[in-house]
Amino acid sequence: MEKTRAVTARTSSESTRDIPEATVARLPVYLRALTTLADQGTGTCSSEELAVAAGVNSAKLRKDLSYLGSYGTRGVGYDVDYLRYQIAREIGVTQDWPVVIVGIGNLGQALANYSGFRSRGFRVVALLDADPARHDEVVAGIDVRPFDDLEQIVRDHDVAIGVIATPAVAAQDVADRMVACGITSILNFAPSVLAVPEQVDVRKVDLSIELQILAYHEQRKTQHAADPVEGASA
Amino acid sequence: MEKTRAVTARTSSESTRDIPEATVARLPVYLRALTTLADQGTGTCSSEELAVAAGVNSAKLRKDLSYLGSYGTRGVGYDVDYLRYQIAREIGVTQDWPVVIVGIGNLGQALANYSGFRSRGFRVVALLDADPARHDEVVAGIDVRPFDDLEQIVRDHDVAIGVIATPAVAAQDVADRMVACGITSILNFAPSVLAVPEQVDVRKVDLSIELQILAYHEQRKTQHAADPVEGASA
DNA sequence: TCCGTTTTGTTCTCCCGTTCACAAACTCCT
DNA sequence: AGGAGTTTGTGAACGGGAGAACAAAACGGA
Repeated sequence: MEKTRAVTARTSSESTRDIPEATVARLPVYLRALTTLADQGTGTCSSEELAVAAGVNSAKLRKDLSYLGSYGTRGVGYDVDYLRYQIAREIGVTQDWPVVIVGIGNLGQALANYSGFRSRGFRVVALLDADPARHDEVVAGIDVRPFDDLEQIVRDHDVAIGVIATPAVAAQDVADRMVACGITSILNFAPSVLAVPEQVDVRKVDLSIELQILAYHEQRKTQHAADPVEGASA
Repeated sequence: MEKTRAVTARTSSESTRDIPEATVARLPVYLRALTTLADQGTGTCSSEELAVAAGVNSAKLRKDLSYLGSYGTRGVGYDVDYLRYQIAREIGVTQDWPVVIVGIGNLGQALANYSGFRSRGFRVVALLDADPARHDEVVAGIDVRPFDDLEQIVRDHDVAIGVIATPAVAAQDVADRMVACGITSILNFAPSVLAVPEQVDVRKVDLSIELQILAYHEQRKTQHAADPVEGASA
């Protein structure tokens, strides 16, 4: 229902309307590819070049970009810097997003140290852990603080995005607390299904699931290799 | 073309034929949910219960399971242990998969220490790093070894799955070496697009991309909240 | 044994995403 | 200025997945 709302009417402030989810998921990939091209000194690129750099089909790339607007020039291609800015603006990474990370185990530390966040518009404003033994530590130049400080930190820094890197058993509690203090986007690394209100976005990253998917295909490959040619048994 | 091969003919050893990719990606989720249920002492569950535990629609769950075979009992539900075994077998995690991890930075260490691998049919047989300064270290009870040992380790342990946790610039080289010594499945944490031969599977996990997707939706939320009601400007 | 209840397995329809193919538009060269 | 060559933006066809809805099958009680 909500989906067809206002497709004909147009308000002033909208270049952005109704970008498909699949496209949104690829925009960061394009952004990265464009950054690489820019670093190489490329000023202009065709959809084909960018598609190769991003690892996708050029038709798909063009259609994706068309949802943002007409930022290319026919017969020429795309201006790398210009397109990069437009995509960054569309995603929202021209501004700085404050982020809190909860759970400073191995993964939490890796995340805290990950330079890819800072360079892409995210700033880790706090590391939280429930274990008092960790509250003395400094990870990635940031003090580890008690989990109970969450409310205050979220308020002080106007945090909207939280990262959960705790064990599975703690994840739901952490999510509840995050939601309670106004966080509306959660990146969950814990292997558990989170129950959150409708308006809260949750994305899940599960390291072992990815490996299991690979294992499935790997198993099929070796199976097939061992098989005689299909139908030879008849 | 290849896809429609032998859909009518049936060889002896196949319960498994043509499982949709979307389903494959969910099987590990079901597996985890079943393990949780089993730990709680649940012996039997309905598709509805399991669907809730896995965070999916029950119709979708039933359809997914139907690709594996008929492992439920109408009017009763699914036997938790039996279904769990069947899914594990289908994915291929009843056997043990030897895995090598290349790149022992923060992320590599987190991966090496991640208990979720071992408990799910994966065994880290080697940690490799190009930096000689790291070759004395022991991470997660495993010696860090020179990257050049890759060939020998892959041969000795019959490794089919490799994990790349290096910086982006090194990723393609590592992938090439992996492919050269017979690895056919790669899990790539480096933020770069890998070029590999057709028969090699690559899955990519990009931490910052997930955050950017959240940022996009977050931006829209706040934007909409600031907007007057659609059409009120006219 | 038979009927009502429960729950699976499957069919059917709809929608989203991908890809093809082409018209529109821009540049360059003559 | 005009035509040839390029490359974008998009309409249309196609394929696959999601969800609703139902028929088939198992159980339990009388």
